[in-house]
Amino acid sequence: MPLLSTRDETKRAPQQTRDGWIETALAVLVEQGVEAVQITQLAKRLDVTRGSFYWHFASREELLDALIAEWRARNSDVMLNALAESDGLQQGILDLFAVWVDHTRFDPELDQAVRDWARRSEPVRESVAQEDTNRVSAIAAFYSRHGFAKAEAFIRARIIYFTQVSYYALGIQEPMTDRMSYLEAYYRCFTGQEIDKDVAAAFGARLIRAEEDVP
Amino acid sequence: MPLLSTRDETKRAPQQTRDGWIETALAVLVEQGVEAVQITQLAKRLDVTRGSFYWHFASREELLDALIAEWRARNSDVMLNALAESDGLQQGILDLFAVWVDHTRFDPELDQAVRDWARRSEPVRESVAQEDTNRVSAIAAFYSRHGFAKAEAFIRARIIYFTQVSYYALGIQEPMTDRMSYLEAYYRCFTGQEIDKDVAAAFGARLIRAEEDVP
DNA sequence: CTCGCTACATACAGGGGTGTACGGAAGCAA
DNA sequence: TTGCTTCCGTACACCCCTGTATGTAGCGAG
Repeated sequence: MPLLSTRDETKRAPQQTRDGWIETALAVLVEQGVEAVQITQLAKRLDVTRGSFYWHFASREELLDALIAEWRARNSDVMLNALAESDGLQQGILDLFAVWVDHTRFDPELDQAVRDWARRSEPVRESVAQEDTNRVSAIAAFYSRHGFAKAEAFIRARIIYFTQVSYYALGIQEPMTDRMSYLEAYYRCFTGQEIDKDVAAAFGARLIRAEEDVP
Repeated sequence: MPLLSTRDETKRAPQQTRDGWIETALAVLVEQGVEAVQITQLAKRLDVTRGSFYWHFASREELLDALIAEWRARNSDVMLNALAESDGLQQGILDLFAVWVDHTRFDPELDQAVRDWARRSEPVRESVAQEDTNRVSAIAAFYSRHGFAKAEAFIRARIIYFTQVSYYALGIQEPMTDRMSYLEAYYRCFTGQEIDKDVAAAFGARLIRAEEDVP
């Protein structure tokens, strides 16, 4: 850890930083899973030898720990904030949808990759389980604030969160226009209430436009 | 494949059949994932050498193909049958719950293991995707038969199925008594209707008793 | 008793992964 | 120039897995 690094990073290409390794490791984690996060492969991808890795990291273990920390830092607060700041049931649910769809705020592929990893690693499993209960609890509290009884709020929180998780677990790929055509039905099933048609239309149009901008 | 096998299997221990390899391979698949389905490890577990394997199978590929076939044969029809035979919305939903909870009829761990596998293998992914759409379609048809509009039936089918999938994807472990205490809320959220209290109580009691019998 | 098939055991080739030890180039400092 | 530090290349030891070639024990048939 260079405390005083007067050298600017743009001078030479081959120089790798610790963050560089973590970045590409994250990419490989998402694309191919943990087993594919191999020092040899990362080195090939970075066009460096493994000697570099063992200067920045003590072992593969240390890199994997860094990946979990990075995951926490990225996907932790976004979802919870969206719920805390919302006013009104309808606006809160839509905010939640928006977060889940906007991959610049919430990275569901990274989430899924870590979830896959968790199935083969006990410590990771515990981390993910903790995150999951936190998120469900936050959604349940949101439902409670809007008049749902405690038990039903918890179940509705599970249902909406579990449905979202499965969207990625099953690898559902559908155009945003299709997805938005389901919006009214989803809202009805998730809340037992009807959504304001105008608000729904505006919301759908906004997300469809956003998807077209960033394809 | 011995067409005339007059030899009874109980005479000597080390004699392995093709099915024997498949059985333990399935066990390893569920416990540790596909990567762990290694010939060396299976041989160790069966207390035989790898020479045996390569007599029964041409390659590891052939074993993996056999595993997929076995998965199809087990988890394919159970769910769909439960829905086809049901009469009444309430009874159908409860039948579905019963199938998902009864691990002797439906093996969710195998389902989850294959699902994990599918994330790293294109052909397996396609098989699982096909199964998923089949199942959701069956549930949607069930909802439709009981008065739900087509779009809402589809979404409700997704929600109930996705919620079930996540139960295993997230590794939720809760006592049957807890699970049954959520029954009324689940039913309300999944159908928008209230469940008959007596029926719910009887259903819950039955499953709790069943779990105690087979711990 | 011997032949021949079955169902393995043994041994080897080949590849890929992790760590580690060490050597060497680039950069700054005195 | 000399020397120290930073960062990376090279080479080696070690382990584990697949596939294949070949040896071999047991058992039924003649």
